[in-house]
Amino acid sequence: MADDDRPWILHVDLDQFLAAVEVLRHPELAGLPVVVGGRGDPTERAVVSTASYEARAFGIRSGMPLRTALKRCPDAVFLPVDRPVYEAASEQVMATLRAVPGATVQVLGWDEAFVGVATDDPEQLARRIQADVLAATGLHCSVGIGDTTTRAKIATDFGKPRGTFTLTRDTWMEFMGPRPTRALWGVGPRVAARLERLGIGTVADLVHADEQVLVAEFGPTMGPHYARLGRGGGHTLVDPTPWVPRAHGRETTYQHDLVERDEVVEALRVLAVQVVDDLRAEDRPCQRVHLKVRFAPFFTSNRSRKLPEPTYDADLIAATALELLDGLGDGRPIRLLGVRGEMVPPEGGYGV
DNA sequence: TCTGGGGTCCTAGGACCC
DNA sequence: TCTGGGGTCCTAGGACCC
Repeated sequence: MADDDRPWILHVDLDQFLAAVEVLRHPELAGLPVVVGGRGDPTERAVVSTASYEARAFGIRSGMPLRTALKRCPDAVFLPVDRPVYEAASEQVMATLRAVPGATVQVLGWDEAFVGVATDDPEQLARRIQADVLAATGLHCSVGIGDTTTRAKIATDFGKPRGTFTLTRDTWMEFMGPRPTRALWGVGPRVAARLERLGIGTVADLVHADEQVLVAEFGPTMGPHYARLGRGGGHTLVDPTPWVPRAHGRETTYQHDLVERDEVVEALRVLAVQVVDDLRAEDRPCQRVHLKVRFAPFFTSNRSRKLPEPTYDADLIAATALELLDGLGDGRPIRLLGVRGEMVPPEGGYGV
């Protein structure tokens, strides 16, 4: 390592990941508006997981109902979500990143990861990573470079698509200062609205805000956290500890609202069996049951209950979920049901 | 014709014990 | 008889991310 090698964090983010993987195995789709979501039937209740750039040109976005996407672009190609294929592609990408000499890799999701590495030329390394990933998988990615995880992650937004961008302590304010707080990683619409009420609209406002005001609004943990976020502060090292799941859940949106109690009971049973299968695969039983339910048309609610003792008993989990559901009262038609089982922590807990 | 499915983490407040 | 503070466990629910 040369004397001027410094530790950098690179945020690698695949471009239009699901759509790109689909185009790889269906080359005839290249250049067409491609929408991946649900079972691939745009007349069903489901949403867009990923839209290709060509589809985005029609105003199609992730999270949008497929029916809306269909209206915006009737000629788009709609494809079902094929998890195993994306998981395999993701593994290839992550293996490529881990092969970078001296790299520490922290996987954030299917299509993104932090890479920690000491180098005197992070831009060159970023371009090498893009070339390596393209050669190994045929997929394009964008790379954000930063001196913290926060800056690297946000730098990627400026680099998309297929580019690189660097944000450091020295350049952070120039690029982020004028932007709304919502642009920060971890500030959603609710927190942005609460900040706005405090007169904090931009990242620069947040940087200059009195921390005690933030503590009063968000508490002793989150107040300082948002102050740090505004300055671009985050971790300066990448954590390669493998991810250990805390819970597994299954949820389903029904094509027709559930009204009869029998079909609700059956739906809970099906979900509970799926959850138990996932928990068994982890070899860690369920110690808490969470229920998520969306009543037609809009109202979503959550409930949870700790079980007397850890179990793999799907009937018990389903019965507990039914009790939680009954506690919400009233028999309104149900559009979505979710059952989640929180697992017993592994030996030694979850680490740091 | 509205809003998926997979997760993580944090806080408020009640119950209970000392 | 009234009142307090610390600690722990639990539930409910909010918020965010990909």
